[in-house]
Amino acid sequence: MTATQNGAPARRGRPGHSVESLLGVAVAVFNERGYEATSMDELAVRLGVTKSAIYHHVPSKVELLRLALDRALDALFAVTEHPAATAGRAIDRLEHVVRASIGVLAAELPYVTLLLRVRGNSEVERSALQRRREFDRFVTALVRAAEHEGDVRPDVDPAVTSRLLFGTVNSLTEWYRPGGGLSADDLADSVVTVLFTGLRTRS
Amino acid sequence: MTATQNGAPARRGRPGHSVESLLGVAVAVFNERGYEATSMDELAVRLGVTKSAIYHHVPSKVELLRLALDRALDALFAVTEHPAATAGRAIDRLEHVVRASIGVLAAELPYVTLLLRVRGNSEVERSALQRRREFDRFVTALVRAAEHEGDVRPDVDPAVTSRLLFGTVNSLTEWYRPGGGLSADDLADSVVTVLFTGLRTRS
DNA sequence: ATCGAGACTGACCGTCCGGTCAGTAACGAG
DNA sequence: CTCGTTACTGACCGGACGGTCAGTCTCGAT
Repeated sequence: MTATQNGAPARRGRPGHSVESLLGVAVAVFNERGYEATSMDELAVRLGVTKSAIYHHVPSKVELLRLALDRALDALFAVTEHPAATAGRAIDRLEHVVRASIGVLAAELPYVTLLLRVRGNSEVERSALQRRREFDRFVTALVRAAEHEGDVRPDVDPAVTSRLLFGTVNSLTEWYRPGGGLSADDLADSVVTVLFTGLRTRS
Repeated sequence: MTATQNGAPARRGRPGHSVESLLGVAVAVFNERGYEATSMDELAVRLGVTKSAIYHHVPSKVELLRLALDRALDALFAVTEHPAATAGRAIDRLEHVVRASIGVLAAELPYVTLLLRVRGNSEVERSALQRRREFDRFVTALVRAAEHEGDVRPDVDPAVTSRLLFGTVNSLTEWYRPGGGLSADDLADSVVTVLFTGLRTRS
């Protein structure tokens, strides 16, 4: 069996964009301009082809969105099945989920960014929102368990705590850029330090 | 001089919507559907008038956006001029700015929400982003000063700290709803507790 | 009753947008 | 070379969108 440089199987016929390369560009433009504000023509220009060529690979604009959102959601849900997220003290599982989520966010930044901006305008967006809420419930349960085990301060409502936690993590998409001198691990250290042990040196 | 119930001066001619009531509905719909995905016809239906009526009050769709963004930005910048934000130990000024920003966020929730979703698609959006960055610089300077005064842990970069701080505060627009049993002050207490003194009860 | 002022309607315009389709170009295999 | 396969083009369609405009309606004031 022959193979191309990147390890993909050799394809017959005229070479061109793959769904993957198309998706990469699409997500980048969606994040720049916003999904609704991006036209298929604009996408085509960025790809160096005509609008029709896109429809050769993908049936609709919203399907492009679905592929992107699924990618982010799959990566996020994979975290909830890590051994370190399912066994041990709840506080440690929580810390692991936070760190691993930041890892996913850094590794799949454009896809996660897009996911966090979805508003529910189509069926695709609504089902993505539903899966996000499922992830939220997982985290909230973790916070609740950690409080039950006495490792988390009891004076803040667990529902509020989990929202603050993932509000902070999610807000990273607004400014964090990999390759800018701050590694994902260092970033995770900073986030965990601030959220788990606080900013102040004295009260 | 005659006056209406709400204290506004009596106007001549046929009564109808004011720019203010129009703006309120517009911002609500912009937040639901997204600015780009909202059509003027949709806005008109929600107002109970025709599209043309909107153009009687406002020259364009983007002008509606500008009015909304300015409202949020003006409220936010007012915070930076509070006495408690300009005098005293930096850590205390920082805490005040965080608390006051949460107050603004709660009081002007729809406007602040819209502001935080702007992506820079028009000149109006770009200048709003620029004013936001100005606010960010104010906060970063505060964190830097607090670290200089020895009140903030030195092992996290001030630029990162300030982004985490306001990432957390800004993420509140994603879930906080006034009147849901959690007051803005209680919310501010929770945020300040988690961020400034940390989540853990023991290390 | 009249009049001026402000609020609003309904028909319309040019443009852009998502999507379609019939045909064509560029490859690998034989 | 031929043939099947895949990638792509260019012209086109119907609908929606932001915005315009000439006229109409409904008030308060006099």
